[in-house]
Amino acid sequence: MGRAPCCDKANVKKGPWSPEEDAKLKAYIQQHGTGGNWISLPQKIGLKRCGKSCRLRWLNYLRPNIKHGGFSEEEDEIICSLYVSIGSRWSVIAAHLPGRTDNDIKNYWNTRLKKKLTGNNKQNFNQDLKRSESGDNSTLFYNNNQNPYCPQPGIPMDASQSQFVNSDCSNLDGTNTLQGQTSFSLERSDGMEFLYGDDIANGTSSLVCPPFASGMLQHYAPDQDHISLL
DNA sequence: AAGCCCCCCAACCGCTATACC
DNA sequence: GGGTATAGCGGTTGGGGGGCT
Repeated sequence: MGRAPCCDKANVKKGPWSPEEDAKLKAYIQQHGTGGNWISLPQKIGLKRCGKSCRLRWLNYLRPNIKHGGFSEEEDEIICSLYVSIGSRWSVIAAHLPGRTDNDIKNYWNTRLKKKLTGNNKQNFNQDLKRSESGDNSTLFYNNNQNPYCPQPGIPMDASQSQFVNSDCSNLDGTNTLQGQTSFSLERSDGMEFLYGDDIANGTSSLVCPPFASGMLQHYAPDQDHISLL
């Protein structure tokens, strides 16, 4: 048996909020506060809404000092650098941007920033892959055996995987363990496939290639045109 | 002008964390 | 300590609007 629903779904209105509903909710909360109980709040006001829906509406749109749209370059950078270091913890990221909500930042990331960064990095990685095809492995990320491709048979890694963890591939000083989430793959002309991913634990981006693992690379700085090599 | 497609974003859903009894 | 209610969070969806053909 699952948990009882938080509200009577049949008698609850869904979809966009009307100006009247907004006004009711805003006026009530400004006068009485939430009382620490969102579930009972719609009944008190006379709204046919789920308490969760009221909470979301207030937090994301009605509470004072909310900003919408018009993200600045500085905000872009903060979002990108935090995403790289802590991942998709939108509420934590929102806490660093006064007036921004987690929902707003999440939408902004998914619709704009992710594409922007992925596009830039694809270009960069393509350049490095081309270099490696001509025998220039200077940009590759070596493992402890100084092998650019970290040949470690049996590492469970393939293009369908969205997560990777590889302690066999590390930085030259042995400190870096790859751990992150893949976001796209690139295929070299010799057929070798490289997965690109954010190395969340270390705040860097890496390339990994099955069944080996290797990396190339760069600190994830959105304003950088070029890869800074490790 | 009409139809189609794509993108954006408000809102919902389901899960986990926390508080309380 | 266990059970339940609620808050909070992140992933996902789908309606609407704008652009393109």
